[in-house]
Amino acid sequence: MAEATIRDVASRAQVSVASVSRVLNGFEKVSQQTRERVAAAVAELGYVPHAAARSLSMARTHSIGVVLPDLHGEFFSEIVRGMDRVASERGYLLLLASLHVGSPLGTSALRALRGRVDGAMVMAPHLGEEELAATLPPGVPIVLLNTRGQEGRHPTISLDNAAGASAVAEHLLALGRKRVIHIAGPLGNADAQERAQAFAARLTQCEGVTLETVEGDFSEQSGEAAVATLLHSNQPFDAVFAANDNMAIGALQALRQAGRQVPEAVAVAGFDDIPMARHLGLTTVRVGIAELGEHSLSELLDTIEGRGAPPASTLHPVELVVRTTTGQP
Amino acid sequence: MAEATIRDVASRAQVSVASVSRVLNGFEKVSQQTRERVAAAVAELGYVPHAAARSLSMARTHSIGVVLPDLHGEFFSEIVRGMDRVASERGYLLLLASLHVGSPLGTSALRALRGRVDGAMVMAPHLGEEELAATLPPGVPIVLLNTRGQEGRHPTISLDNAAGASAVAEHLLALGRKRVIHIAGPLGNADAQERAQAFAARLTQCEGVTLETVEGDFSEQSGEAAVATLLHSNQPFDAVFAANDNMAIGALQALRQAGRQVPEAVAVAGFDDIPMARHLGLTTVRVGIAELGEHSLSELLDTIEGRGAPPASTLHPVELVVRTTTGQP
DNA sequence: ACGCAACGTGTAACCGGTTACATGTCTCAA
DNA sequence: TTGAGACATGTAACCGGTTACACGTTGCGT
Repeated sequence: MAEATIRDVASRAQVSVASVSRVLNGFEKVSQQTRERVAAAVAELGYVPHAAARSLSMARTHSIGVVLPDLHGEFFSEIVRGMDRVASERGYLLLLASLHVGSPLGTSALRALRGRVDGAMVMAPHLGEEELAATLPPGVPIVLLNTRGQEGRHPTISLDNAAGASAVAEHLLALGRKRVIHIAGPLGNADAQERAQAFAARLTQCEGVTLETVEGDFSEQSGEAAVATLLHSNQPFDAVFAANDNMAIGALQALRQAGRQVPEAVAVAGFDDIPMARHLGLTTVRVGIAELGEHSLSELLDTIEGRGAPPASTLHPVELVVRTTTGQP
Repeated sequence: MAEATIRDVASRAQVSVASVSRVLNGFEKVSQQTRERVAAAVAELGYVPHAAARSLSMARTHSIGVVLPDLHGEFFSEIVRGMDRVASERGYLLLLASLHVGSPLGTSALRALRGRVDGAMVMAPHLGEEELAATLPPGVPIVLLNTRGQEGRHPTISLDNAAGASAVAEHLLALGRKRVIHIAGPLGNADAQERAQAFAARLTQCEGVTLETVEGDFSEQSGEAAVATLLHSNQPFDAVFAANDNMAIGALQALRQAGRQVPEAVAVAGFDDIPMARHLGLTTVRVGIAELGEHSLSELLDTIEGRGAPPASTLHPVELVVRTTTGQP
């Protein structure tokens, strides 16, 4: 037995398909009798409207594409949680499309969004300007997250990486640290670059403070490896700032394994404030990831629903959170 | 300028829409010339096929609905990560629909899946049998996760909760613990029930061992509150088994705050093995959450694509992981 | 030279909804 | 009595793809 269609419902209720559609969509001008007959037929047949058909004729899907890079753990779940809150509140579903770094299939998935979503949130801090412009689907409203180079074309929401990184620098200087290590994110990543740059800018203003930057890939493992290498080379250092919490956590493990006291011998700070940071007492930069997701999706839905165009580009504020890895043990 | 349609491409390439469709879908019997003209027209117009239209005529969406309860943090991201791996590998997108506990809108979201997805993964351990049967959309292939009462109707994949809980019981007994607390999950939750039941079954076989069970709601906070209450009432205990890691982590915090030594004074164990458990040294039951997601989605895709029907019901194995909260400090 | 098959292509129906417009009925004022 | 207007309802076109079927060419064997 195939699924019931609106015509089945119409013939069963002895009315036209137009009337059925009107009843289902809460249209005003329908008689009480028609309304009841349709309701009865719908219940008897267990009828559910077919979303694809509706989308086609209404040019509306009530879905939003969420395009994210391979995200590590908690950042991912937090941002999706925030988006899900506003999506379900406003009657949308989220279509997840992860953009596997370096995979050509990933970018084609982006184009496949046409006719599937009413708009998309795209986070692609690792893509270059031209590369990105080429893969964005035409005709779909888009809000970009932490993605550089499209500010003129699409509304863009970014973290205030510079403010966060300089706050950390300030904090480490106030603690009197002199030999500082920065574990940066991947080279092509815009967030990573901004953090590294602002951090370096603040530190090099000070006499007698050295900074060395090494590259990681945002994974815990890469943070651990970076610190292990440094320890192995016998280079002295008394502070580590990792470009995200995952790498900071890796760094903590390497230090603990080597028996270095945190924060006495080495102060450690991260970026993001993922939930785990609180448990480990990690000093970090609080981003409010879920709020970032909420805020950006709200903005996208507003433009889709025509409630005024959003500003071209906004900065999401961040805040330094001092915990035990730089304070009291 | 509106979006180009297949008819625009056809007229530009001076062929019929059928030919365009054949070229785009890699159909064999097309002349070289036609192929080239279509390719040129597609490129010039920046044409991208409209997914809703294609879905409607093919009765195929290449999307999978993922229906999850309000999940706490890492469990959520892990299971989605696993599903995303197989989805993107096999050319599907994931449509996220979170089932907010107690929200009537949530269940309607489930019906809205018709025409939007080719199948759905549903995880609803908090729903009763009839309630569930009423909200499941008809005519959509479904695999259930950790959800009881539909085994005859839909393939169901569940965790081996009993094995995990009795392994923990065994372990605590081997350590010589005598006064045991179990922080259970919510009453209506099937996983929670199975864990509590198996745990109790093993412990009550032993003379001289007492067990008290208190109820939590799977949140970290509820675990913390439960232990705080127990400490406050001066009731003695030397072991806590929480029905998930989140609550176990809350319990650890309450114990630390009260100055109780873990594991000397109180041994603590959880369930799930979320990534944070490793960092905190938490003894727990490893579930392989991402693998669970991979495995269940593969099974769903197999049935959708007709590669043999899956068994009615399978158990996902689990494994005890002993760390410092029950072993050496 | 003829018939037939294989092949490439085009026409139009179809998927399941929405909705502009036409139609029929009823009420009420002139 | 008649005509206008309000209202409920039905008919059919449309959204943008896919595909069954019909059609015209070409090449082959006899």
